[in-house]
Amino acid sequence: MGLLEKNFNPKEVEDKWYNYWEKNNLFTAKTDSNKPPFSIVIPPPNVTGSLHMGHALNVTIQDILTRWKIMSGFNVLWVPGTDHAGIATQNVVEKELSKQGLDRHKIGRQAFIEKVWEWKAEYGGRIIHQLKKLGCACDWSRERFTLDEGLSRAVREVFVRLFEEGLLYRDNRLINWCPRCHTALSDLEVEYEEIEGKLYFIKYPLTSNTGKNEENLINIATTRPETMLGDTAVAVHPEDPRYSHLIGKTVELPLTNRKIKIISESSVDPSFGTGALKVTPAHDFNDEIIGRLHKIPFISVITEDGRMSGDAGDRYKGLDRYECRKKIIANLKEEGLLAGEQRHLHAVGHCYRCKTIIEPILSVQWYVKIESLALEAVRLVREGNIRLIPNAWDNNYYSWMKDIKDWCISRQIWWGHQIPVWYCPDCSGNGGGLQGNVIEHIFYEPLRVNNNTISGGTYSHLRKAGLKHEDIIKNSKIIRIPKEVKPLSQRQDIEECPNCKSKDIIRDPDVLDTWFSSALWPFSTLGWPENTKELKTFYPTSVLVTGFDILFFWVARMIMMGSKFMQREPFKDVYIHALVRDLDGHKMSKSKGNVIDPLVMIERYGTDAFRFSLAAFAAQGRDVRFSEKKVEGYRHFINKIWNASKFILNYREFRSDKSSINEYAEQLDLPSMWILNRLAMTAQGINKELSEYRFNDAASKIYHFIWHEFCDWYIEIVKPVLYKGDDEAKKVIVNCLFFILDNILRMLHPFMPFITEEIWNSIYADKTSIMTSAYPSEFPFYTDAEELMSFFIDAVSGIRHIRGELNINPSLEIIAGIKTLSQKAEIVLRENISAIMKLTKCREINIGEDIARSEDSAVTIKNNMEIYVPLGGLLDIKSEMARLIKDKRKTESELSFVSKKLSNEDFLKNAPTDIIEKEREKFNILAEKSQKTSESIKILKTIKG
RNA sequence: AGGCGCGUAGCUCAGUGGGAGAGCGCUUCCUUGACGCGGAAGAGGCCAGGGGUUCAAUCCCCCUCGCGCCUACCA
Repeated sequence: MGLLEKNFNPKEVEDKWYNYWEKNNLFTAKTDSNKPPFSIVIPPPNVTGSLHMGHALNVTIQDILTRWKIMSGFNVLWVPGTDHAGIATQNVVEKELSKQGLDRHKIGRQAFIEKVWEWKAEYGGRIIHQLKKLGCACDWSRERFTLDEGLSRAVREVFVRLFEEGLLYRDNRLINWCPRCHTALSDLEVEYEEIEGKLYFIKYPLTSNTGKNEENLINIATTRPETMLGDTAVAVHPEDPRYSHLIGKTVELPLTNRKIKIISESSVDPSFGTGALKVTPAHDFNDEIIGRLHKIPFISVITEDGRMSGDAGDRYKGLDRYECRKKIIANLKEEGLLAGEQRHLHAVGHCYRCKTIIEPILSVQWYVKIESLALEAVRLVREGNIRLIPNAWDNNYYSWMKDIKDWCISRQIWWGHQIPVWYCPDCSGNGGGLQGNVIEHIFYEPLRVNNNTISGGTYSHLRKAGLKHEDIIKNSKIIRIPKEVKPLSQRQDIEECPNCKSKDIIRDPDVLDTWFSSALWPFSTLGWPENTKELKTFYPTSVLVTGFDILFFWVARMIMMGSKFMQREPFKDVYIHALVRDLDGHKMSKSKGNVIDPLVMIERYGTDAFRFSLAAFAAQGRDVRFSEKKVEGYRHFINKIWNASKFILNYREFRSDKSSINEYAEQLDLPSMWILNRLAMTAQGINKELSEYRFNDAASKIYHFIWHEFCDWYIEIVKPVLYKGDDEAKKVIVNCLFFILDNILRMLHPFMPFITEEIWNSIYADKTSIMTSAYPSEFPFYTDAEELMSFFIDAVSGIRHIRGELNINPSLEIIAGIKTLSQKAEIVLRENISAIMKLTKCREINIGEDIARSEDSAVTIKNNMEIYVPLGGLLDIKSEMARLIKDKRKTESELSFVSKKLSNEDFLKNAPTDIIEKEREKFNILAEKSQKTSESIKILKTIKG
């Protein structure tokens, strides 16, 4: 390593050092260390994804913590990994297939899953590569994937145990269904969005009378007319005077020949719509509740494809739900049963992955009984085992956990952990098989068998038609197993029914919600269910760093699963950082086109500048509005560090071998003691801020120390010694400079890993990484230096102030005087007189109690010091004033002439535009000049006074 | 509707029960031997508005206005 290059070139050093750290195992945690453990598990990014700003902020924070703790003497493990992201990944691959005119059903489950794995092999490394670009000190030897073998074992173990404990069940109830993704979604996976729809008013004729006049109709409002085909009641409020007398009577459901009852239901809001509610228990969550309460029939009229079912009637069967809506409206109009329509704003649920409008449909799904788990999860936070930071999230957390519903965990997709449950169609024994003729309800929709398209039917129907068991299973598009069929949950795959030994068993085709495996992440990545050393050493993890958007999706569920299966909280702290938004405060999204790519920032400004910006942005409790300007600013900071280091390294020959200043302690001058005290304060401050997750404060402290204290003051002060001092004096200063620089690099390393390593290696030839050095924490304070140095600094600023205000040419050496009554101040000033003179370009400074000052001196008072600069010879105030006043008069008269011209309408109308433009410019220039001369006169006046 | 947060310099934002801050931008000056991605000196703010608590409020409490987010509902 030699002296530093002229400019810092991030691209040249970043990969070099990252490879070096990796090769030397500096990120690798030990399981046999006697250092205290510190561990973080990364929120696993989607394996098919690429790095966005949110990730960048998220992992930068984790990396700062990781490197800080490594250097602070901890045995640190940061577990990296990726998430299989069920629906999202499946959608990506399905899109690829559709480009080739294929879909997953055409190629079959096995082939499709192989395709996804191929996709993963090709693109799954991208996000990992990007994490490395950011400098993440992850332990790559422990990288995990939510679908890898070990994690799959953990998932299965958890599922089977929950099953055995009765915390899992299947139920046929209304769920959020995405007709495009063709799967159930949990409540959290539905996004509500305000949409302008229509409210239709439909007339339902009463059947008790024969005529169809107005009194014999009930007007009903709906936004989804197509669901009326599944209506099984009309509900009214029991005390609604308009309708209460009709309770118990029946109406004829238009467009069908069904008759339905009018029921009394207090949850109906008489003030909405017409006050009468059509009840569609199979397609609306509220209606489902009413339906169960009143034990009215459930009629499913919309299928999983989003089309109308056979129960919708022959007229509508097979129509798309929105086609059907149009047709229904048309038909109602024809029959004179449409009373009207109006525009209506309402929130409609959309699939969070593909934005398709979800459809509530009846379906058999797996659920986790959540109540007992949630209670425990609340307790862990309430009793302080887990801290949410900032704790403003506590209330959100509690209220969500209080109203939490059972978690629907089955998804009708193929990419994910297939549910480890089998059903036996042949078995009539106890404990696992079918009872009676339930088998008739297992419904299949085979697509093709031996290249013949076969229509669907029940299992036994197809068997009778001569199909083989495995062909049915392999080729079916939809397999629905009624909830009456007993499931058999197994730790190992089975080939035959344990009860009747039949080989014709069916595995549950569904896979688990992707968040199910994520929920186990803190312990599954450490080797659970094996009792590994990693688990023993690193569980519970120290801190989880995450955005609030997945607080409930993920964090809450990790807490539940961690406490259930590890009997302990999965992490002690949860640091919840902000969302990265664009400059206008909008969420960054591809569709809005306001996305800033972290890799572009890295390309333009270097990783260190980008990381430091993120840290500086990360104030608690507020969203980040990302601005490129700020990154640019911190690139300047990097340049500053680089140049200061370069400067100091020029004097390396005067550095003693030890990087300690102890041997010079006796010879330190005031500025050196002062800067050492500031270093001590900064180091102490940064450790405190980091331990409280105040990254922005830590960043600004170190920024201020390096730039405005070390560079602006200390280096400037010691320059004369370096240029002209004797070797002995140089030695003291140079060792102090190196000592500070050494500590600056170490303090800065967690924020800026690359540049610090580069400079570090230019200082020290022994090729040890800065990562193996200790993080600065405790230093001796030179508290007295603060007060003494303030005289120095204020004297310099005072003289500079006068020079600046009076515009005294910087090349001009002046005389100044400082009058002070403080003996301390006087001593400080006298001892540092040459440095002060150098910094203020004075050829003489008189110090003392009784300094005479001439009449024309400019004066300023700071820190009980009267600082003055005699102006004799520098400025002739009288003639200067006269000149300025003359100047002012002239300017003002010109100005008034021009402004008259510019307010003359004839001139404005008739003159060529370029002439007018010129006059305007002239006006601006004159106005500015006038302003300036006025100000100068003002300053001169104050000096005289 | 309920809850949470925000409103501080032209812009983006820190911050604190007692003196109003940073970065960028702006003005003036400076080719001083680390750095013009620099240095020095400045201008600019009833800390959203109103009320209260206090010796003292930008900060604590209440209300109003404006903005954002979350949760729930919407036939």
